[in-house]
Amino acid sequence: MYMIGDAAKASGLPTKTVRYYADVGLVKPDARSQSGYRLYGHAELKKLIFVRRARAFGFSVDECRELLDLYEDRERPSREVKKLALQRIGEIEMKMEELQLLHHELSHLAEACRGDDRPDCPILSSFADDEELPGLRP
Amino acid sequence: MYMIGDAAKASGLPTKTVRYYADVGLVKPDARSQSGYRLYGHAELKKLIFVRRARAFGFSVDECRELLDLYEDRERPSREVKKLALQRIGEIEMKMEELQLLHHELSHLAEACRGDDRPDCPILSSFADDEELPGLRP
DNA sequence: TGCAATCCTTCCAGCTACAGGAAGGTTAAT
DNA sequence: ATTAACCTTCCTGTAGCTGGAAGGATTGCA
Repeated sequence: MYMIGDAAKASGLPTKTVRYYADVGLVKPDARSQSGYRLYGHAELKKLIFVRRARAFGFSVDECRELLDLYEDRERPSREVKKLALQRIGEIEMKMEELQLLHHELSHLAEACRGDDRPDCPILSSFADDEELPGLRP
Repeated sequence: MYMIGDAAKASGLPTKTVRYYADVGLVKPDARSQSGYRLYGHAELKKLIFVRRARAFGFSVDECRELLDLYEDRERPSREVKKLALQRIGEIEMKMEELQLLHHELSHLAEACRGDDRPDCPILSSFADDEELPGLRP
């Protein structure tokens, strides 16, 4: 069993956040020690890691709750589970594309900079251009 | 020139958020109409899109401000600009890996569901396993 | 020309998801 | 036995929006 500090380190979350998740019932400790310390097992630790990732990509705490339910709710028909999971996967794939674009833009900028001390790092060209913005009222 | 509603639609941000960004000086409108309406040009629109992406991946508003400065601050030596850009690119590449992992986990779950009505969608096996968690106090 | 619908404005209150810090109990090592 | 490094609860503060009220502007249509 991990105490909260160890669970935090192992999951990559701040201790405060782990405690917060326990308070709001997102990831509850398996038990409390005699002195009241929160104790986490491996499964709960996995959940914390999962939640950290999902939160980092814009899923709300409530959405994370739903995602965790996917793992646990044996009552729910698997058709519904699958539908929810596929929805989220779709969102994640969109996020991946957006992340690619962001990466591309910043790489472009970094390449355009020569990296010496002269202050002539050019403004990314696409910034000044008008191309491919959605036309309004055609 | 776009009015705020059009700028919002074109950038994919809520109107309220565009107004908020104007208030905090992150992306200011180029001008105001006679009646006080905010007016945005193409370059500002590009910035809004850029900020939407950066925010979606966990960069704070202040970090976005810094990223936008990369495009604009001609005073700053390009070495420093490049360093900052490369740092951010490194972070983005880490985010990409995490996003891959999240995608993988959810895909795994979705595949494990047969997708019919029977409530036997299995719990992701890795969830119960102990494998590859960091050992503490060795 | 009048009127309704749909924009826009400012301002203020409330929300989510934490983060900081105080006051105090617990544990492990010296 | 005491000191450091944990842990606890509780309470306040912050970032980044979000919703709504009150009112002005613009547009399309009868």
